[in-house]
Amino acid sequence: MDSVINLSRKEQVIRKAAELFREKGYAASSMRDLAQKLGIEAASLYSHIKSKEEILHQLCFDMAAEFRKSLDAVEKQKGPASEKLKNGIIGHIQVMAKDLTASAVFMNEHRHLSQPHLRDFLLLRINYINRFKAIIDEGVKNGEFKEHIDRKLAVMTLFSSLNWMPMWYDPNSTIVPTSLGQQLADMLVTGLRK
Amino acid sequence: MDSVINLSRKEQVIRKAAELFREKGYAASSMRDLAQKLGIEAASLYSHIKSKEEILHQLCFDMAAEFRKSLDAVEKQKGPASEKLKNGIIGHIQVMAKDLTASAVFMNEHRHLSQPHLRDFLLLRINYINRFKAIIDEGVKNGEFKEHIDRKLAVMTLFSSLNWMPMWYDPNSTIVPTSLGQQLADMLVTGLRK
DNA sequence: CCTACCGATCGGTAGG
DNA sequence: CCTACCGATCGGTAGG
Repeated sequence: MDSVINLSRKEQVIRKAAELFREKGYAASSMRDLAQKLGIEAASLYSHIKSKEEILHQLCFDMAAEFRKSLDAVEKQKGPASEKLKNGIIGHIQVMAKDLTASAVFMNEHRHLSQPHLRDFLLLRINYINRFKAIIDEGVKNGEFKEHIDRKLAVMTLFSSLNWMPMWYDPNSTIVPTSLGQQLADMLVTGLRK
Repeated sequence: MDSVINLSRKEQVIRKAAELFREKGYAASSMRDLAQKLGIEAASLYSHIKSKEEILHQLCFDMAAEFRKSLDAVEKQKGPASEKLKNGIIGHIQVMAKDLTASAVFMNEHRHLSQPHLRDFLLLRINYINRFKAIIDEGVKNGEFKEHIDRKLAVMTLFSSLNWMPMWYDPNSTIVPTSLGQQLADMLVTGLRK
């Protein structure tokens, strides 16, 4: 049973596509480029996938589902908001670290989804962001966080920092994803100042 | 003299192109799209610009020059590193706020520059980042900042937060750019925690 | 700034 | 998974 250790051909196509989309961007990536990476003809791609956009759709929505699962687990926890926020950040980083390529595509290329998929995607994203916002609100209410902070600014700063991680994190680095998440959380919660 | 209050036709072309590139991305924006926005034929664009890439080049390098100028001024200041960092952040935000559209293109589309322009661009960017890194180093050395922070992580978190601002900042918002810069600096320097 | 047009490349299909 | 091919669109040029 090769399927236990090997990716299905469709999964191989999608993985190679993710690499290509990350490097050149979705719009600048042609199906002929992708076919070449796989050593086949462009027309042959269509026995595995229905369209170029199907690949993008799968990449974006699979990542979204992973993020959601991670946050589900965090929300079940008891404890201070700062701890929940920290674990939310660590979870987000871990999900990204599991597939940096797909994460980069998720972040940079989702806008090339056509309607109604784009709308669905943005709804998922706003929902995820709002769940983090609720954690921050909780921390402000119970006195853990500064009460004068702008919530929108806080949550956007948070996501900016998290979402750019695939752009600079070196997977061969000695710093493991959990520790990276810890440090990022620490930086955002307690800042640079001593 | 209309030229005092009006943009040159070339500048108009570049501004409209920036809007288009921001909305659809560089690769997905056609010269015919751009011509339509300007109410002319696609071929007519070439009496104002040499190529599609020339537009991208100008947008990216003009923004880079603005960022550099802003940081030049900050580096001349005396005072604690935390103050310099804060002013560097405020300056960066102000430069972006002056042209959110060009800022978004600068951030998201520069990778479509061809060589050797891409290389030159990335060199400018790494230089700018390193100058911020030096300010953080100074603050760590003189005891203003935590000594255990990972410098790369700190500076990347900083730039992630700054560079995503054009994605969510509403120019019609009541919060002015200087105040936005202040709040962002405060969040990064002192964190969320009370 | 326009008309007319170029060669190249695009995503995708038919039929095997 | 291939050959053969489609109509559409691309950035850009010639010549006015």
